[in-house]
Amino acid sequence: MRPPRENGYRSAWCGELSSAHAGETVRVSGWVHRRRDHGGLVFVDLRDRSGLVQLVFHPESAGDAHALAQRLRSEFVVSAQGEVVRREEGNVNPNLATGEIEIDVRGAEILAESATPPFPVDEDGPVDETLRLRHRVLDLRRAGMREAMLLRHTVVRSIRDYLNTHDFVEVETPILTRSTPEGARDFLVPSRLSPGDLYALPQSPQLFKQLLMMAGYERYYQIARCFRDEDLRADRQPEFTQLDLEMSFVEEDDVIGVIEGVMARVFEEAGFPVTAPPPWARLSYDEAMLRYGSDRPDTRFGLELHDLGDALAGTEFKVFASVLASGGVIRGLNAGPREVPRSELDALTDHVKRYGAGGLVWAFVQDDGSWRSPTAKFLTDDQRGAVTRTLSGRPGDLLLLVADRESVAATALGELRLELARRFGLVPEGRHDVLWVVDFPMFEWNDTERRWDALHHPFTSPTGSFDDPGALRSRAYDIVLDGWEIGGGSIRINRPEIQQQVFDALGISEQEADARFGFLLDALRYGAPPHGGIALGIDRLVALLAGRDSIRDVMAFPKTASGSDPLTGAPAPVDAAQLAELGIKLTVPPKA
RNA sequence: GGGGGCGUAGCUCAGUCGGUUAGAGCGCCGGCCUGUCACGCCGGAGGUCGCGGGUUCGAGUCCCGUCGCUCCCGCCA
Repeated sequence: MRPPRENGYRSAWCGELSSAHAGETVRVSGWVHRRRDHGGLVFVDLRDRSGLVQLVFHPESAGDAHALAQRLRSEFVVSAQGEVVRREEGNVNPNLATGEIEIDVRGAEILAESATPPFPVDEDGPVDETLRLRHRVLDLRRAGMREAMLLRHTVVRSIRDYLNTHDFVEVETPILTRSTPEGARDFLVPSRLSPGDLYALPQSPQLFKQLLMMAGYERYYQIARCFRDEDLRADRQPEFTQLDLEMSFVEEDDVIGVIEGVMARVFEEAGFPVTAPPPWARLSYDEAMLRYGSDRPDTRFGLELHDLGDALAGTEFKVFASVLASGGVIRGLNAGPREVPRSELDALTDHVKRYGAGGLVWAFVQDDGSWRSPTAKFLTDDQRGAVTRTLSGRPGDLLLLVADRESVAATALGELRLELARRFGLVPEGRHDVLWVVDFPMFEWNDTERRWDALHHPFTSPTGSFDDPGALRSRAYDIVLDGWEIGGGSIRINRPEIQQQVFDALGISEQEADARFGFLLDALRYGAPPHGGIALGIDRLVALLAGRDSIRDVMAFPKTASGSDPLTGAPAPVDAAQLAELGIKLTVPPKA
């Protein structure tokens, strides 16, 4: 931090004082982090945003200040003035950044008192999250939250710095808008001026950024708040922040190159050691699903999946045979040489069942190459040998197999792979992998609705023939960090007739398309440049960089898993008069 | 919508098979203490065991319901 403008409150930041300041008279202000009262001497650790410094109050050299120090309690706001002095040899505190010095206080003033905090502000131990959110002001004072928020700022600043020097223009887009067709439930805002009509909060600025490209702005970005009314998770909040970006006259490599530049800058500024510099590896969607059972593979450890269809072709084991006959797959992985008790195998079986798999076949490879497995007797020697070979099984290895519909088997084994990594600590300390997943399918078959859905969104540019929608690929790309999807984007459609083909394939009628996003189709008719872009999830990115499990820990004022805010009490009922003005009648009883 | 976990002092937690007066550490309050930095020592206060109901001679403990938090599935890029 640059030095503060000297005024009646401070001439220096607490955390930036050092032996270089010895002999100077300074004034510091902040919060009482901790007080150690020796009856005679009183020590106070004073905290501001920059850190801590120790104040010393001597009873004989500064009697008034010393008397005041005895009244200080945690979180009182204090201003103190005194001399920076070097600590004597044995009094240096190596655990404190400013531990070589202290301030010999001459005068001090209590600027505000504080009630006793409901939880410790001076340590980062576990505290009930509702309590933390209700008293978020105190929680944000704690070191962990302060570090996370400052890191978040560093990330956003790095992004802006990079893009601002690469010809990007920051443009704001509406918060009150019309729903964008991205599949999630919209937050709705009733219109007073047009009773019965509602605005939607944007799920993303997708359509607006495309309009900006059509308007000729060439390179746009925005740190954009987005809204989705779906159930929450540790990594999902109803409102979240994205770096939204779009470029004209570009191909995939242009967008990917810009993001690699942005991310490299972010990693550097955040002090985050990614394992390799850009350009980062690209993996096709098909390969990611086949090898990792996920479209956001965590490549920091092995345990890759293998298809066992060839090895088990012609099997008479009923479970396998029926899956193969119905077009399903048998896949497996080699969990390596480990002693896993029956109870843990059961737990792993439960794990794959959560993702829809019927069960988990397990087998330990014995010294002579045979299997110790309940399934062994249903397979021939050749089949077991072929499976062992395909999975590179060696004596002692645990082989795990799932037979199911391809999507289920892949996902179940992919999740099993992650679970094994957690249980056995397979992620190497300090390793961080970034990669791109490309060549996504354009559509995926929705079996319940019996129609094609866009995997990305319907404005993504397809490649291939519309004769076989399932084989169409899209010009989309996702960026993945340590198994988290932190961003995704695509080259968009810039010609109306292609857009029409996509709508046709999705079964969206002309009237429906016109009603929902006619404004985009209209703009497409007036000369849209080839364009593409990406959106990066800032919350997830910062959580990863900060090593937090939940994005709530990198947001200043997040909501609980039920979407409420213990701080403000939102959501909350409103006056009947407000509802009447909007023409709204509740069909549920108002809460007490 | 579904499944799992949690809810005991201000905080973090323990509480045995259902048993008589519900505990610990930290914090808080008071006293002592001139080199601490998780300061130390002595003393003290502090409990609707989330809430409601039930079983029982007796419930923090068992059962039912409910509320809140949390993780996951569904949902959601």
